[in-house]
Amino acid sequence: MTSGRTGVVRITDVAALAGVSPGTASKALNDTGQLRPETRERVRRAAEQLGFTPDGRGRALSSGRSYTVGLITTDSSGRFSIPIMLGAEDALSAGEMALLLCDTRDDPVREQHYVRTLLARRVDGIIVTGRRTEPRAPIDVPIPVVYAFSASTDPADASILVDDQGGAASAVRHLLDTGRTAIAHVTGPERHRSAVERAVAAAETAGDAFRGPALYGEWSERWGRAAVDLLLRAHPDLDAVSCGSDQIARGVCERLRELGRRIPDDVAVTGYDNWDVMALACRPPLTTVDLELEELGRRAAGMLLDAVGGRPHRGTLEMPTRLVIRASTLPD
Amino acid sequence: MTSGRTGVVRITDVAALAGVSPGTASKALNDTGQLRPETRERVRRAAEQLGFTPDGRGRALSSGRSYTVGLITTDSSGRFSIPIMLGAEDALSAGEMALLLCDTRDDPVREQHYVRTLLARRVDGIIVTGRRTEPRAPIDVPIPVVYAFSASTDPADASILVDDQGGAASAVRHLLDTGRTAIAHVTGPERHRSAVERAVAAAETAGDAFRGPALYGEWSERWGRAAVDLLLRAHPDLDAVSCGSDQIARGVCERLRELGRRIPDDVAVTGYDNWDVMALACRPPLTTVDLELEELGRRAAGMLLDAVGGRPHRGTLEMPTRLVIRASTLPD
DNA sequence: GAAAATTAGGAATTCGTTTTCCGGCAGACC
DNA sequence: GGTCTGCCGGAAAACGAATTCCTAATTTTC
Repeated sequence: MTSGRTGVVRITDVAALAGVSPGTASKALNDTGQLRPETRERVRRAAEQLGFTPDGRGRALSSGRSYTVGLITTDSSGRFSIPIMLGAEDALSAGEMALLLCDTRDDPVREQHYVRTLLARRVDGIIVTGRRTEPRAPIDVPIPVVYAFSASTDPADASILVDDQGGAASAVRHLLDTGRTAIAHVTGPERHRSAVERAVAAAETAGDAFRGPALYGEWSERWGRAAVDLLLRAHPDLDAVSCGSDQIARGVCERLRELGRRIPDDVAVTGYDNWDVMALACRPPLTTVDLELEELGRRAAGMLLDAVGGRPHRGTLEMPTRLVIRASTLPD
Repeated sequence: MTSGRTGVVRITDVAALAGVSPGTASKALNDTGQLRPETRERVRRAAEQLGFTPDGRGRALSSGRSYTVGLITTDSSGRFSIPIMLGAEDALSAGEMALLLCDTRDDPVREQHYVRTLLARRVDGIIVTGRRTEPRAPIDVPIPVVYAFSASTDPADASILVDDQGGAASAVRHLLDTGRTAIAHVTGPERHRSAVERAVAAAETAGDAFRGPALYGEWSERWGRAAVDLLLRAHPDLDAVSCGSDQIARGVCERLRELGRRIPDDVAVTGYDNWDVMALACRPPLTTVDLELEELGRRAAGMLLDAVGGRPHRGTLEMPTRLVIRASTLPD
């Protein structure tokens, strides 16, 4: 009840109140050792009565586990890594673990520094994430590591990714299912793996309905607007545009509106990312692919917990995306 | 050189190599105690040679300091708290401290839980931040706390805020300086303190040029668009709109464009937040107020470090904002 | 009814570092 | 030449929990 009395409660206090030795109290509270059930219960009650919470420092030192994991992100702006972070934090806090945040700002020197300090703090494991889906060099540490969003270049490492191809395919399949027959794809720079993967999957899925080639540009509304002019000139029959990002899709919608094309009656548009500020503000709201990044973060944390518990995962796992259908493809 | 040899290096190893006792080695490395400079140097070299990094757990236990601070945020989406977090993390990592992340998702039960676990981990201090500028109830802990972005309701607590009135005033002053004579203000819900503060400052600064009343609505582009119609009807002479957020400003710009008004020739528009995805994507790019949240995070961390070091701050500090001038107020 | 097996819990050790004493040694002073 | 003072550095005691023995006390077994 009363918060924060003067001296903090140690396990010896609990032990004294329960009439046992500190070692016994520890066993009772951690469900280890051989104790009579009533003794266990007595200690437990004493702990509760005193509001005892084990001191993390002592615990870490003696148990060898710090109940802490490090999260290394290269992504300062955080568009993608924030949801992953939050998901991971959520999953970890359920397991009484805490998350140490390290933002490398894409600087290898800083990364190296952080790896050292995490090791010095004896974290139980590390989650590595980044802003791009490009595989990255693994970090060399003697503790479990899970790569989230961007895989390790070592295929034996545990990596968890978004199924980009599946995501793009689902959007295009939806366009086909709703009767579209002339589908183009507009996306980001060709040097970005995610752009290429989505474009390839879109083209494959669209089959005869694909109006290629995929247009590579930048991840911006401006490019979306510009791409519309190119597309309409090349494919007068165009009735759908699948985009590599919500920003591009929003630009596409804007330009189509300016040109008097009705969405989705004349042309349907799909985005990618389900970035609410883009997808919902777009006129009309965008049908788009949700990356479920928070779930990805949760899973990454779960895999790490497994590894810490002695059941390591190996190899790459791809997480399914979720198609969110809104007015840009379906007249209401 | 070689990374991660088998056994980790302990301070006793360093001491042995340097030919001193562990206690002496500790003093040498921490610049405490009375040691001959050459002894200190010898130990230091031994530590370097062995690649020694002190074990955080032992250190925390004996020194009483964990070199860790908790960051409690109520803001899952993170629009505002992310930059603060990154700034704080940046400042802390420079001081060899690490940041434990706690996202309460605005749930008091979760918050209480996190406070307990942070206390159990013996963090040296806590930074509390949120997504709204409304003052919030303080947390009751026996360690230093700094409130960032949203103040504590207890004026004696250390809080660091954005100078919202100054920010809004700077935008309006800029409009006046560039010759505008009929300025309206469109902002978010009246129940939001930040909306009211900005509106009041805008009205005061505009003086005779103010075309009131300030329009309260929601923080959305849609509301920005709707507000334009109201404004033009009420004030045909309108030549500037100061907005409470970049989203609103973007909506305002869109609607003005649709109605054929030229920006900034006919009407100048200012935003608020400098949220790049809005401010830069807007046509034309927005003149807006940057909250300098990362700097705010850095300062919050600095204040916390001071408090941990025995020099606590008291009361509320307001950080200046920065006006970013772009094409929406200045023809190029 | 004695030996063996099982159970419950205590004492002491461990984790790795910091920190508090305390002792020795050198130079200074009377 | 003996005490006094400063300077170095060592020994040992925290710090707080977990864990490894180990010893009684019970129960089981023959």
